[in-house]
Amino acid sequence: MNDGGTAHTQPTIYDVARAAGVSIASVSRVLNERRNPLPDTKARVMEAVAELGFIPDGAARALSARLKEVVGVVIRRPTVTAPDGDIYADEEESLQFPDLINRGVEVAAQHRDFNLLLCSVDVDDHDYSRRIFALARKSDGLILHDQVLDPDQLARLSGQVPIVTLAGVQTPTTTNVGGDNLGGMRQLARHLVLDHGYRTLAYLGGHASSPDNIARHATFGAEVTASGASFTDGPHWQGNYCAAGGARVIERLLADGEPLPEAIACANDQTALGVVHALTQHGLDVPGDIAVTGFDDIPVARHLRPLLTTVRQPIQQLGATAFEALYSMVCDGEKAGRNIILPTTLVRRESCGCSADAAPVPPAPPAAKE
Amino acid sequence: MNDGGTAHTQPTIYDVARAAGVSIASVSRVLNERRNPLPDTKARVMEAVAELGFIPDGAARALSARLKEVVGVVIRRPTVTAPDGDIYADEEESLQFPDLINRGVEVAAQHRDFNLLLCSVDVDDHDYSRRIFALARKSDGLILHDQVLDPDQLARLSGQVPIVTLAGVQTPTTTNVGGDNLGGMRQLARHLVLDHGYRTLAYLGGHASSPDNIARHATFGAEVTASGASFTDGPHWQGNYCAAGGARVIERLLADGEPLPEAIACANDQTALGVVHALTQHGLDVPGDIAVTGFDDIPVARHLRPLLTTVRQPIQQLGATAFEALYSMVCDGEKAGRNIILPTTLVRRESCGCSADAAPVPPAPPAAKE
DNA sequence: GCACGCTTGGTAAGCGCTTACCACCCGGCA
DNA sequence: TGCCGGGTGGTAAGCGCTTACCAAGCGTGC
Repeated sequence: MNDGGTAHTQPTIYDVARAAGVSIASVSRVLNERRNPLPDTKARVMEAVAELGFIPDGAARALSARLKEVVGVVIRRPTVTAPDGDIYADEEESLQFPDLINRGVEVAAQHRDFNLLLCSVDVDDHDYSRRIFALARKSDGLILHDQVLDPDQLARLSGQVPIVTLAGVQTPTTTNVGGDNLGGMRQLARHLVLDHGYRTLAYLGGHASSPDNIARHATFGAEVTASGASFTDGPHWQGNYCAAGGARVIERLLADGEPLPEAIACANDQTALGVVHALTQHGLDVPGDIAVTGFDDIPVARHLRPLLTTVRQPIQQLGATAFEALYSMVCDGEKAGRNIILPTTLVRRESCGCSADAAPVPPAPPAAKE
Repeated sequence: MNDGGTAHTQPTIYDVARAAGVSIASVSRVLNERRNPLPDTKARVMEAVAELGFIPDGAARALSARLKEVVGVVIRRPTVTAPDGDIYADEEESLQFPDLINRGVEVAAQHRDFNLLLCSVDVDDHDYSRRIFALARKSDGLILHDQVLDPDQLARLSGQVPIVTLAGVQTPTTTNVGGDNLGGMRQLARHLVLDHGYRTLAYLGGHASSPDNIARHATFGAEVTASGASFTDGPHWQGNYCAAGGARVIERLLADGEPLPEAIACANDQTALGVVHALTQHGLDVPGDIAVTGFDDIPVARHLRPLLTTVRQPIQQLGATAFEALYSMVCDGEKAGRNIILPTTLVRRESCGCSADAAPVPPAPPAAKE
């Protein structure tokens, strides 16, 4: 247009057709390998394409083919809890678990030539639902992390596009993919109570509305109680799946002079990370003075001191499974309403009181590598 | 179609027009707030929209408006180094720094009603460039992390869509956004040599082709040498920006009986994490026996033992800046060719040998929160 | 009271693709 | 030699929107 302002001219299929001396239909056929065009035609088209650097426009293609080859993914980003100066801390927190899941989704999507369209919502955002709905129409289907839409809206939206929830609840019109919270938490509770003999245990929660959190909480509590130990929970023990949230809970507990239990099971690894940090800051030894465990087995859990005992979920596979489920709904018309549970395994490391070398329980888990 | 198979019927603008008893043009005008329609018209349209749950199709809108409201982001995922059984480790590594940047991009994008279309490439993937080019046509512009495209292809692609590189190099047709490697590394080197008096220092690198890595390496080396200390590098010191990569370097060094320097500056925090872990495993104390530093200041760095001394980059802001630069190119026709450098600051914590309470250098940094 | 101008709604073109449909060419058979 | 069928290329319709353009309705000022 003017001086150095780059033109950004994208050739269209018409340009290619003209350059190759064929019709646009032929170009399209060559590109999409339809109806076996003559070698000569094919060659001329390919040459023109290469010369012009032609790449078909995604929007036009999507409109015509009725397939965008895009999967929308919605994650919940940590709520910005304004009051105390902690805002920035939460804001900057990394969402390792969701990010890792997304990596799994993305890799699976690549195999089908799909891309991942990301949207994060802060739950108490005023118009988060508008954003999710808009995302829905930019994609062929949606993967929703951790209950970002209420059942009502979920039902309404699932009438328009296929939806898979991650760590949500399955409904007649949506499929859910999650890890085995029950099995994992049960193993963990038994290990802490029966193998280590802890008598007082607490659960430090994640987002209150998260189905994962609810299931872990309930299972852990029930199992601890059933094993004859005493279980603590309540509003003081409410975290937010983030390190800062876990640390905050400990700080308050300590400040209030509340007695600490012998073991704390955290809703996830990130929380455990913050908890361990806070306890250590106050001169308490983990696991010497108090045992702490996580959930997920995110990579950093393997580099912490002490090594974090946790329940491993097949994180990337969770994402890949969600994508495949969605893909089959989008492309093969597969029906919704499934609930896919992937197995979890207890990974005994150090923070529960096991020694790195000799775990008190014989059958070592499938070796948490290294 | 058949039994329970959800129909996924998306109403079109024609359906809305019919329901509201107006033309599609009126519907479009109401929705896009053009030309101030009569209150009555507006009301009827809004009602029909609400009733049908109409959401305009992204592809059609994009095609017509010539704007997709999508920004493509390409990250480089860790190379799967097949030989030793380490595959899974690398595969599962979380990419905290890129993920955090993307969060910044995404948040900035939301303010403009853009979404983020993600694509990860493994550099020695056979057709990664095909995927990047395809991504380009699904978006209005591209943000490329860490040199994922060679200059040739970059030049070619930048003729078609606006491109911003993150931690790359600016070219006449692309804008680059990065952190101040020079300033950060210089401060770090001086701190280690002048304040702590270390005499032998090494740099443990990231991806060899990464401009960030090259700049950090060169600056650190030059500064150490200039300060009169001795600098070690070389092929043994080649990591890959991941914890596993850093750990591997240490393992090899130790296995080969190589003498370790007094201080190791790592290409980034993730690497430092692996290095600290590996050293500790071998009974070496950080920083007692050897000092280790990172770069980036990712959140977990604040929960490690020892607390990691590092160079802080404004991570989310890096992403937000990249988006804004791209947005101005897409929508305001801003020219490319800029190079935006964001400031970095040295964050002295424990792993360099500073004590948590009394850093050897008086002017404490802007308090790394908490 | 009429012409003019401003406002508002409708019609239709077009964004860049895919593909149904048709016209054509060619070889093989009667 | 004439027909028919298989296979190829071209034309045009349409995917669901936005918007230029036009027609109509209304209020004003002379």
